Amino acid sequence: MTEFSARVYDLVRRIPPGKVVSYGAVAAMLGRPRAARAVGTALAALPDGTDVPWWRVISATGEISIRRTDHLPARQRALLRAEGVRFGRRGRVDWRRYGWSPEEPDAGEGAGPG
DNA sequence: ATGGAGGCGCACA
DNA sequence: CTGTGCGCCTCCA
Repeated sequence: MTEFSARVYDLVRRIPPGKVVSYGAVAAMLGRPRAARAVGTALAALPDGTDVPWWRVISATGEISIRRTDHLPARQRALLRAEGVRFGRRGRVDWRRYGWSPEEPDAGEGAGPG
C-alpha cells in the first residue's frame, strides 16, 4: 500500500454507482496526468473482496481495458451493467451520460475525453 | 537497488 | 478506424 495507491483507492471509492471514470482522469485528479497506467496497476493489485469499486474505472475510449487478471472483463461489464451503465454496440460507454467528475458530479462531464 | 510487466494515453502513418 | 512506437508510474520478484 503506497501513498499513490491509497489516493487512487480513496478517489475511486468516491465514484457513485452508475458512473464511470477513465484511468487517465483518475491519474490527472491525483496530479499525475501521465500516470494512467499506474492507476490501472494500482487497481490490479486489489483483492477480490475489496471495497474499492475498481469496475467504475475504464479506459479513455469508454471501453473495458482488462484482459486477464483477478478481475475478468466480463465481470467488470456485468458489475457496471448491474448499476445501470449501458454499453454501446461497439462495447463503449457514453461519457456524456455515465462520466463522473468529483468537481461536478451532477454535470458528469469532464471525466472523459468528451 | 534493479529489471520486467502491466486493467493507459497520445502522436503518427 | 487500425496498427505501431514511446513516455509515464507503480507493483512484484
